[in-house]
Amino acid sequence: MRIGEVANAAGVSTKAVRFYEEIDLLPAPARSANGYRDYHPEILHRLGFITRGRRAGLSLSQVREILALHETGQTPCAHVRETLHQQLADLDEQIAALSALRATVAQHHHIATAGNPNDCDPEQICSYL
Amino acid sequence: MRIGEVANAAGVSTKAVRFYEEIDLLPAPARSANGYRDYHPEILHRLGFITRGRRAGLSLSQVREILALHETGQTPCAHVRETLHQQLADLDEQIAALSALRATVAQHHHIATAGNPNDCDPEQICSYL
DNA sequence: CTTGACCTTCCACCCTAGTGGAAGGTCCAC
DNA sequence: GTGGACCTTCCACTAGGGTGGAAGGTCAAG
Repeated sequence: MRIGEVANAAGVSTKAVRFYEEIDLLPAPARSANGYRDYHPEILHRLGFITRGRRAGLSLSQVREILALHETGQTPCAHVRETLHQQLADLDEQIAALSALRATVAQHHHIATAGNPNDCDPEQICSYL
Repeated sequence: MRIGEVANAAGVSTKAVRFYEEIDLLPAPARSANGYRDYHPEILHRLGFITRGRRAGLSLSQVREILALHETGQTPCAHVRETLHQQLADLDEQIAALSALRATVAQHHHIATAGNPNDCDPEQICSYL
């Protein structure tokens, strides 16, 4: 299979496929006589795993770790569980940080909505902030 | 005032002050005979506004918009209200997206925790994703 | 024979908010 | 005259996940 077919079947761009190869998420494929990448259809399993992992919120380096484990012949299940667990914790942290920021912004917004523009001290540029 | 004094008084690095100048958040200051930046103390109001805006969760480009309005002699209050409002909406969107992602990850994690590794289909790399 | 759809490589760029460091100039005190 | 604390400019780099484009090769159809 040529790169275009593979990319199309996997629902990604050819650029992305080459990029994945470059960062060692995909093995370098065989080459046809003309120099074109010549993929074994099995690559679709791997590419499919990458896109599923991405959709599941994993970063490419997390995906790479799991694939690396898989390459050693190990069943990566335990590592996947751990990765997902870590991912949940990270997400909770991010959500908490954004929620805190939202509270700060909401407070400023509340003051700005309630305030009288004439209270503005030009020296401060804006008394709301 | 030299850049070090200004940076110190504002609680930012000298690097940050030069960076703000470079991206037009701060006007280019006068120069002393030796080529050193020579700031009027008034710059501290502007720098203070920038840091307050940052702490309030605004991006530097949002701060720049407000400063630009201020430069035209307008009271930027209305724009600030609008910016904060937009910022709230953006934050809500980000939080919603992260929460949705968290739900997806939680579901995968749940399945991975409940499942039996022996169910793994090696062709799929990992049945949990 | 040419057009167009593929493919190749490589380099640059997006974004944010700066930071790190090199190479060199300036000033003050000891 | 020298050490150290400043200052100057410029260039590169950070992370993530790619995308855009240039310059060129290959292949089949019309």
